[in-house]
Amino acid sequence: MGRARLIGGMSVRFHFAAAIDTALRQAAASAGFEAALFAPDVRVAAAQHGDYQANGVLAFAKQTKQNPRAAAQALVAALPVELAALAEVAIAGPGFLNFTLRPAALEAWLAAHASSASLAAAAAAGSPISGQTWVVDYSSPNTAKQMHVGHLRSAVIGEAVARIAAFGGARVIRDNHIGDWGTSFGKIIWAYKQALATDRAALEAALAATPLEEFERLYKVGNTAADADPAVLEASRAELVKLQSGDPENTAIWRRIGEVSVAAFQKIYDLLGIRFDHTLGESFYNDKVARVYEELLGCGVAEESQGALVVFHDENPRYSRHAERPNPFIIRKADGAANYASTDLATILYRAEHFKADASLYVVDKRQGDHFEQLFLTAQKWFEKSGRPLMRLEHLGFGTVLGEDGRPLKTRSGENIKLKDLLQEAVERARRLVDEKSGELPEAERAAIAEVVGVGSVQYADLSQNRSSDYTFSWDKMISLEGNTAAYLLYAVARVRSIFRKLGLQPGDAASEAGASPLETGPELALARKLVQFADAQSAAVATLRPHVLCLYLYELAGAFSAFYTADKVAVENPAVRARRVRLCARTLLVLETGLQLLGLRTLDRM
RNA sequence: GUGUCCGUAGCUCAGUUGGAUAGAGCAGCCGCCUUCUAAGCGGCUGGUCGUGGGUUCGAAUCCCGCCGGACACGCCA
Repeated sequence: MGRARLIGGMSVRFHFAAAIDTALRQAAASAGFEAALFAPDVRVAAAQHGDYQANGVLAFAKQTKQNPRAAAQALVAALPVELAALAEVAIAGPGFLNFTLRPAALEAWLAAHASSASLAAAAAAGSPISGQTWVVDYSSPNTAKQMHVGHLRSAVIGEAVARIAAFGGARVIRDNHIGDWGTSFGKIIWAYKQALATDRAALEAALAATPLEEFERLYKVGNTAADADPAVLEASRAELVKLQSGDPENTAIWRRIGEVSVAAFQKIYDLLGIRFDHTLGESFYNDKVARVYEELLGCGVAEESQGALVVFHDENPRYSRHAERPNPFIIRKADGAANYASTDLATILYRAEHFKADASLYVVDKRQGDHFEQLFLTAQKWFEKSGRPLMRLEHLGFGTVLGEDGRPLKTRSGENIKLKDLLQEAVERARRLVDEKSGELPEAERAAIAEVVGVGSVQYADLSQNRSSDYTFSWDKMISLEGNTAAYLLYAVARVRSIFRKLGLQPGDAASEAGASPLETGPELALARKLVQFADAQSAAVATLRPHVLCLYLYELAGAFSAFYTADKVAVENPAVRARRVRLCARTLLVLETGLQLLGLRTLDRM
């Protein structure tokens, strides 16, 4: 916490809240407060109260039956002198402590954190997850199916969480746990062979042109036929058995399905800035589930019930064998086949043994909450009985994407909206706006801007809302490009870049900031205050794994910049005033671009 | 039946390990471009925080009841 960096003999904090926390704990110790009863409770304050407030004195005074104002006075009197250089301290109301950062402290921060490397190093240094290995499990589509709008959130939120964790100093492993195994492949293979026998040329042509769409079509053909005709169902099962026993022809077909699916997914991932380290799907764990059954039976966690292998959690009324409607965790089906639970357990073991993971995060629809609760309970007992340390397991659930009618988002004909089509429409809508607003730019640049704005708007619309709530998808809200939207942030970035272009300066160039005079105007100070709060937003994002806290911060930062931009001109004659404003602009650009990158968005020079 | 989540301004949402006068955006109204990008800025209007109790210095936040809504619950993922 509060690792200091020495600049010209002065210690410059990255995270002022952490520095205040440390100072308050020191003061509490020297004032004789019992450490166990006093937690500073430092938080970002509403602007009228300063930069930070500490509310911990109230709780402390309540517990120890003291007068809170007297306790606050004792604490303030004991504060280390270094803090007085950092912030002005005031006692307010019943015993709140308000801290207003001194302009010199703001300026020192701006001078010290001039590069993305500096920000990243400072963030990692103060981070509780620094050095840990985190597996982030996200996207996870099924092969032989196109990704639809339901797959958007996992991909976008997962990528942002991965980037936020990495910036917080974790070694992040991105794992795409694709659904590439299961009964549906028997049906696809059956339909594939039918098509092959009927018209080989047409099949190959379709597979060459739009391979994933063709396999998706074949699955529907097989599924429909199997529903209608028991003989087809039987034939599909036979194909599945052949696949599972390693038949070369069926294995080759299955491999091809996987390859074309992953290739199609990657096109979407490229737009969204996603690149996985591993794509270890369900099939990967196929030969690893037997060990799970053996171990769980061996340590008495699992038992047989109605022919299936199950785990009850009797301490939890809902998963207890005594529940009115028992809901055991089925880890092997009665027919002996593996299911979602089997492979998820094998996956946890693999991540523990192979990756030595300290955490495994599942960015999955919140409706699967029961599954993960049972999975984690099971893993906990299993690892405890087998003497293994258990990693942090967390289900980062997200809500459903709803249409403006409040129902899950569908096309007019009631089908799922393809993610590819959604992104394409976003780019088209953005293009119309770019043509309207910036028609003077060259055609190729307008197309590039439209892609960044369109795709970024979709990502940002998703990320800016608390991930666990359902969210209402609205083209108008998203593409109107006003308010808390990607376009507003990208526009702020483009305006800063434009200033540097006009001045012929490179952002962050020390010479351009030399001789800066002290911050003076209200908008300058407000912008500087918002800039140093990057540390708060970043640490809150790591602590909560909720990207929307970062979005909200970036939006406020862009707002502070826009107000500054309107009020205070950078390109002024006075070199000292110009230098301090150039520095503010450079840091605004740095923080906005760093933040947008953490969210997985690209930025623009012009728009 | 059991359980999870939700209900905040006309709309979409922040804010919930209890803190100060509940905040934004959109929509509506009024202003601001001969000056670094107006996809911008400033201002105004708008809320019994579903409802009734309780806990306490203090409740949108915690507890209980009720109303309304979403979702999940043996061999799908």
